[in-house]
Amino acid sequence: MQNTECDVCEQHCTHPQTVCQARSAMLAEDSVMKIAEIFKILGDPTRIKVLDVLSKRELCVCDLAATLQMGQSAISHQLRILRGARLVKYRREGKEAWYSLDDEHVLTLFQQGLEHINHI
Amino acid sequence: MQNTECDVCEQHCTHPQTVCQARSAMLAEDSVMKIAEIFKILGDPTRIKVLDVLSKRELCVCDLAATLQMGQSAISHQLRILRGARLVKYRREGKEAWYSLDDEHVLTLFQQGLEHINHI
DNA sequence: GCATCATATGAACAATTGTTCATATGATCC
DNA sequence: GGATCATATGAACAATTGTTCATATGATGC
Repeated sequence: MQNTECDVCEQHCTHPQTVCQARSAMLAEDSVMKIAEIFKILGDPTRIKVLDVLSKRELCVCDLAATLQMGQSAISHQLRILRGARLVKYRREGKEAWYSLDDEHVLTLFQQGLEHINHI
Repeated sequence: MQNTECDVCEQHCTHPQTVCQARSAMLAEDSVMKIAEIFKILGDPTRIKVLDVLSKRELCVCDLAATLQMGQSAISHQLRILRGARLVKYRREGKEAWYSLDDEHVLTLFQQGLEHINHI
Protein backbone atom coordinates (compact mmCIF):
# COMPACT_ATOMS: atom_id res chain seq x y z
CA MET A 1 0.00 0.00 0.00
CA GLN A 2 2.70 2.51 0.91
CA ASN A 3 4.78 1.61 -2.14
CA THR A 4 5.93 4.81 -3.76
CA GLU A 5 7.04 3.21 -7.01
CA CYS A 6 4.97 3.43 -10.14
CA ASP A 7 3.46 -0.05 -10.17
CA VAL A 8 0.18 1.28 -11.46
CA CYS A 9 -2.37 -1.38 -12.28
CA GLU A 10 -3.10 -1.47 -15.98
CA GLN A 11 -6.34 0.16 -16.96
CA HIS A 12 -7.09 1.99 -20.15
CA CYS A 13 -8.11 5.30 -18.71
CA THR A 14 -5.44 5.89 -16.10
CA HIS A 15 -2.97 8.73 -16.44
CA PRO A 16 0.20 7.00 -15.15
CA GLN A 17 2.18 10.11 -14.32
CA THR A 18 -0.67 11.66 -12.36
CA VAL A 19 -1.25 8.44 -10.45
CA CYS A 20 2.46 8.11 -9.73
CA GLN A 21 2.61 11.63 -8.30
CA ALA A 22 -0.58 11.15 -6.33
CA ARG A 23 0.69 7.90 -4.82
CA SER A 24 4.00 9.35 -3.72
CA ALA A 25 2.25 12.20 -1.90
CA MET A 26 -0.22 10.01 -0.02
CA LEU A 27 -0.60 10.04 3.75
CA ALA A 28 0.98 7.08 5.52
CA GLU A 29 -1.40 4.18 6.11
CA ASP A 30 -1.25 4.43 9.89
CA SER A 31 -2.02 8.16 9.82
CA VAL A 32 -5.03 7.45 7.64
CA MET A 33 -6.21 4.81 10.09
CA LYS A 34 -5.78 7.11 13.09
CA ILE A 35 -7.67 9.99 11.49
CA ALA A 36 -10.48 7.73 10.34
CA GLU A 37 -10.68 6.20 13.82
CA ILE A 38 -11.09 9.56 15.55
CA PHE A 39 -13.72 10.71 13.08
CA LYS A 40 -15.54 7.39 13.36
CA ILE A 41 -15.74 7.80 17.11
CA LEU A 42 -17.12 11.31 16.63
CA GLY A 43 -19.60 9.93 14.12
CA ASP A 44 -22.25 8.70 16.55
CA PRO A 45 -25.16 10.80 17.85
CA THR A 46 -24.93 9.48 21.42
CA ARG A 47 -21.22 10.27 21.65
CA ILE A 48 -21.78 13.74 20.13
CA LYS A 49 -24.41 14.40 22.79
CA VAL A 50 -22.06 13.24 25.53
CA LEU A 51 -19.29 15.53 24.27
CA ASP A 52 -21.73 18.43 23.85
CA VAL A 53 -23.02 18.10 27.41
CA LEU A 54 -19.55 17.58 28.86
CA SER A 55 -18.27 20.65 27.01
CA LYS A 56 -20.43 22.70 29.36
CA ARG A 57 -20.01 20.96 32.71
CA GLU A 58 -18.53 17.96 34.44
CA LEU A 59 -21.10 15.19 34.99
CA CYS A 60 -21.26 11.77 36.64
CA VAL A 61 -22.38 8.72 34.65
CA CYS A 62 -25.80 8.69 36.25
CA ASP A 63 -26.45 12.33 35.39
CA LEU A 64 -25.28 11.74 31.84
CA ALA A 65 -27.74 8.87 31.50
CA ALA A 66 -30.56 11.00 32.92
CA THR A 67 -29.65 13.97 30.73
CA LEU A 68 -29.55 11.92 27.56
CA GLN A 69 -32.47 9.76 28.71
CA MET A 70 -30.62 6.55 28.03
CA GLY A 71 -29.64 3.51 30.05
CA GLN A 72 -26.64 3.65 32.36
CA SER A 73 -25.05 0.72 30.56
CA ALA A 74 -25.29 2.34 27.14
CA ILE A 75 -23.66 5.52 28.44
CA SER A 76 -20.95 3.61 30.22
CA HIS A 77 -20.07 1.68 27.07
CA GLN A 78 -19.81 4.90 25.08
CA LEU A 79 -17.71 6.58 27.77
CA ARG A 80 -15.29 3.68 27.53
CA ILE A 81 -14.87 4.33 23.83
CA LEU A 82 -14.45 8.07 24.37
CA ARG A 83 -11.94 7.40 27.13
CA GLY A 84 -9.97 5.04 24.88
CA ALA A 85 -9.69 7.80 22.27
CA ARG A 86 -8.64 10.30 24.94
CA LEU A 87 -11.63 12.46 24.19
CA VAL A 88 -12.87 12.44 27.78
CA LYS A 89 -11.24 11.98 31.18
CA TYR A 90 -12.73 11.21 34.58
CA ARG A 91 -12.04 11.41 38.28
CA ARG A 92 -13.47 9.16 40.99
CA GLU A 93 -15.23 10.64 43.97
CA GLY A 94 -16.44 7.87 46.23
CA LYS A 95 -18.83 5.72 44.24
CA GLU A 96 -19.28 8.30 41.53
CA ALA A 97 -17.19 8.87 38.41
CA TRP A 98 -17.15 12.44 37.15
CA TYR A 99 -16.45 12.89 33.45
CA SER A 100 -15.23 15.91 31.48
CA LEU A 101 -13.60 16.66 28.13
CA ASP A 102 -9.98 15.61 27.99
CA ASP A 103 -8.64 18.99 26.82
CA GLU A 104 -9.51 22.06 24.74
CA HIS A 105 -8.23 20.34 21.64
CA VAL A 106 -11.23 18.05 21.72
CA LEU A 107 -13.48 21.06 22.01
CA THR A 108 -11.88 22.60 18.92
CA LEU A 109 -12.46 19.47 16.88
CA PHE A 110 -16.03 19.26 18.10
CA GLN A 111 -16.76 22.92 17.36
CA GLN A 112 -15.24 22.54 13.91
CA GLY A 113 -17.99 20.01 13.21
CA LEU A 114 -20.58 22.47 14.46
CA GLU A 115 -19.17 25.17 12.21
CA HIS A 116 -19.26 22.81 9.27
CA ILE A 117 -22.96 22.01 9.55
CA ASN A 118 -23.80 25.67 9.95
CA HIS A 119 -21.73 26.44 6.89
CA ILE A 120 -23.60 24.10 4.57
CA MET B 1 -35.81 14.34 23.48
CA GLN B 2 -35.68 18.11 23.13
CA ASN B 3 -37.93 18.62 26.16
CA THR B 4 -36.41 21.32 28.31
CA GLU B 5 -38.57 20.64 31.35
CA CYS B 6 -37.26 18.80 34.36
CA ASP B 7 -38.90 15.43 33.77
CA VAL B 8 -35.83 13.62 35.03
CA CYS B 9 -36.21 9.87 35.34
CA GLU B 10 -35.97 8.82 38.96
CA GLN B 11 -32.67 7.26 39.92
CA HIS B 12 -30.96 7.45 43.25
CA CYS B 13 -27.73 9.03 42.20
CA THR B 14 -28.92 11.79 39.90
CA HIS B 15 -28.45 15.44 40.77
CA PRO B 16 -31.73 16.87 39.46
CA GLN B 17 -30.67 20.47 39.20
CA THR B 18 -27.51 19.62 37.31
CA VAL B 19 -29.42 17.39 34.94
CA CYS B 20 -32.06 20.05 34.42
CA GLN B 21 -29.45 22.65 33.51
CA ALA B 22 -27.57 20.22 31.29
CA ARG B 23 -30.75 19.29 29.44
CA SER B 24 -31.77 22.87 28.78
CA ALA B 25 -28.37 23.66 27.25
CA MET B 26 -28.26 20.65 24.92
CA LEU B 27 -27.75 20.92 21.17
CA ALA B 28 -30.91 20.43 19.10
CA GLU B 29 -31.47 16.86 17.97
CA ASP B 30 -31.14 17.67 14.26
CA SER B 31 -27.85 19.49 14.82
CA VAL B 32 -26.53 16.47 16.67
CA MET B 33 -27.56 14.21 13.81
CA LYS B 34 -25.94 16.45 11.21
CA ILE B 35 -22.63 16.67 13.06
CA ALA B 36 -22.56 12.93 13.68
CA GLU B 37 -23.37 12.29 10.03
CA ILE B 38 -20.47 14.41 8.77
CA PHE B 39 -18.02 12.82 11.20
CA LYS B 40 -19.28 9.34 10.35
CA ILE B 41 -18.61 9.99 6.68
CA LEU B 42 -15.10 11.17 7.56
CA GLY B 43 -14.64 8.05 9.70
CA ASP B 44 -13.67 5.63 6.96
CA PRO B 45 -10.11 4.96 5.77
CA THR B 46 -11.03 4.80 2.08
CA ARG B 47 -12.85 8.12 2.21
CA ILE B 48 -9.99 9.72 4.15
CA LYS B 49 -7.59 8.55 1.46
CA VAL B 50 -9.82 9.95 -1.27
CA LEU B 51 -10.00 13.33 0.48
CA ASP B 52 -6.27 13.32 1.14
CA VAL B 53 -5.42 12.64 -2.50
CA LEU B 54 -8.01 15.11 -3.77
CA SER B 55 -6.67 17.79 -1.43
CA LYS B 56 -3.55 17.85 -3.61
CA ARG B 57 -4.93 17.49 -7.11
CA GLU B 58 -8.04 16.90 -9.17
CA LEU B 59 -8.38 13.27 -10.28
CA CYS B 60 -10.71 11.19 -12.40
CA VAL B 61 -12.41 8.10 -10.96
CA CYS B 62 -10.09 5.72 -12.73
CA ASP B 63 -6.96 7.47 -11.43
CA LEU B 64 -8.42 7.46 -7.93
CA ALA B 65 -8.96 3.71 -8.16
CA ALA B 66 -5.42 3.17 -9.43
CA THR B 67 -3.93 5.47 -6.79
CA LEU B 68 -5.74 3.78 -3.94
CA GLN B 69 -5.35 0.35 -5.56
CA MET B 70 -9.02 -0.42 -5.24
CA GLY B 71 -11.82 -1.37 -7.60
CA GLN B 72 -13.53 1.29 -9.69
CA SER B 73 -16.89 0.33 -8.22
CA ALA B 74 -15.76 0.72 -4.63
CA ILE B 75 -14.36 4.18 -5.35
CA SER B 76 -17.46 5.21 -7.21
CA HIS B 77 -19.69 4.18 -4.32
CA GLN B 78 -17.59 6.19 -1.87
CA LEU B 79 -17.54 9.21 -4.16
CA ARG B 80 -21.32 9.13 -4.17
CA ILE B 81 -21.34 9.34 -0.39
CA LEU B 82 -18.79 12.15 -0.37
CA ARG B 83 -20.77 13.98 -3.03
CA GLY B 84 -23.97 13.61 -1.01
CA ALA B 85 -22.24 15.24 1.97
CA ARG B 86 -20.90 18.04 -0.24
CA LEU B 87 -17.36 17.08 0.61
CA VAL B 88 -16.33 16.63 -3.03
CA LYS B 89 -17.54 18.05 -6.32
CA TYR B 90 -16.91 16.92 -9.89
CA ARG B 91 -16.95 18.06 -13.48
CA ARG B 92 -17.50 15.94 -16.57
CA GLU B 93 -15.05 15.98 -19.41
CA GLY B 94 -16.22 13.62 -22.12
CA LYS B 95 -16.35 10.16 -20.61
CA GLU B 96 -14.29 11.09 -17.59
CA ALA B 97 -15.46 12.59 -14.30
CA TRP B 98 -12.90 14.76 -12.52
CA TYR B 99 -13.27 15.05 -8.78
CA SER B 100 -11.93 17.63 -6.33
CA LEU B 101 -12.66 18.86 -2.80
CA ASP B 102 -15.85 20.89 -2.59
CA ASP B 103 -14.26 23.89 -0.88
CA GLU B 104 -11.53 24.96 1.54
CA HIS B 105 -13.84 24.38 4.46
CA VAL B 106 -13.60 20.64 3.87
CA LEU B 107 -9.82 20.95 3.86
CA THR B 108 -9.92 22.71 7.23
CA LEU B 109 -12.01 19.98 8.78
CA PHE B 110 -9.74 17.33 7.31
CA GLN B 111 -6.58 19.04 8.51
CA GLN B 112 -8.08 19.45 11.96
CA GLY B 113 -8.21 15.65 12.13
CA LEU B 114 -4.57 15.49 11.07
CA GLU B 115 -3.62 17.96 13.77
CA HIS B 116 -5.50 15.95 16.33
CA ILE B 117 -3.64 12.70 15.70
CA ASN B 118 -0.31 14.50 15.77
CA HIS B 119 -1.31 16.14 19.04
CA ILE B 120 -2.00 12.86 20.87
C1' DG C 1 -19.03 -9.34 57.80
C1' DC C 2 -23.43 -7.91 54.67
C1' DA C 3 -26.45 -4.79 51.99
C1' DT C 4 -26.68 -1.14 48.91
C1' DC C 5 -25.29 1.96 45.44
C1' DA C 6 -22.63 3.69 41.18
C1' DT C 7 -20.24 2.15 37.53
C1' DA C 8 -18.12 -1.30 34.37
C1' DT C 9 -18.22 -5.18 31.41
C1' DG C 10 -19.57 -9.48 28.68
C1' DA C 11 -22.74 -11.73 25.61
C1' DA C 12 -26.33 -11.44 22.32
C1' DC C 13 -29.00 -9.22 19.02
C1' DA C 14 -30.66 -6.19 15.29
C1' DA C 15 -29.10 -2.69 12.33
C1' DT C 16 -25.77 -0.57 9.52
C1' DT C 17 -21.69 -0.51 6.63
C1' DG C 18 -18.06 -1.29 2.78
C1' DT C 19 -16.78 -4.17 -0.76
C1' DT C 20 -17.52 -7.24 -4.72
C1' DC C 21 -19.89 -8.83 -8.70
C1' DA C 22 -22.91 -8.00 -12.30
C1' DT C 23 -25.13 -4.80 -14.97
C1' DA C 24 -26.85 -0.12 -16.49
C1' DT C 25 -25.98 4.47 -18.29
C1' DG C 26 -24.13 7.64 -21.30
C1' DA C 27 -20.44 9.48 -24.02
C1' DT C 28 -17.03 8.80 -27.98
C1' DC C 29 -15.48 6.98 -32.29
C1' DC C 30 -15.88 4.00 -36.22
C1' DG D 1 -26.24 2.23 -36.31
C1' DG D 2 -22.75 -0.76 -33.15
C1' DA D 3 -18.51 -1.25 -30.33
C1' DT D 4 -15.88 0.46 -26.71
C1' DC D 5 -14.75 3.03 -22.78
C1' DA D 6 -15.54 5.55 -18.14
C1' DT D 7 -18.53 5.84 -14.60
C1' DA D 8 -22.73 4.75 -11.85
C1' DT D 9 -25.75 1.74 -9.47
C1' DG D 10 -28.26 -2.44 -7.47
C1' DA D 11 -28.06 -6.71 -4.98
C1' DA D 12 -25.67 -9.66 -1.90
C1' DC D 13 -22.45 -10.72 1.53
C1' DA D 14 -19.33 -10.50 5.50
C1' DA D 15 -17.94 -7.48 9.01
C1' DT D 16 -18.74 -4.00 12.29
C1' DT D 17 -21.57 -1.31 15.42
C1' DG D 18 -24.78 0.36 19.37
C1' DT D 19 -28.01 -1.05 22.54
C1' DT D 20 -30.04 -4.15 25.97
C1' DC D 21 -29.96 -7.52 29.52
C1' DA D 22 -27.57 -9.76 32.98
C1' DT D 23 -23.86 -9.74 35.93
C1' DA D 24 -19.33 -8.21 37.94
C1' DT D 25 -16.56 -4.85 40.43
C1' DG D 26 -15.58 -1.86 43.96
C1' DA D 27 -16.75 1.69 47.23
C1' DT D 28 -19.78 3.18 51.33
C1' DG D 29 -22.18 2.59 55.60
C1' DC D 30 -24.27 -0.42 58.82
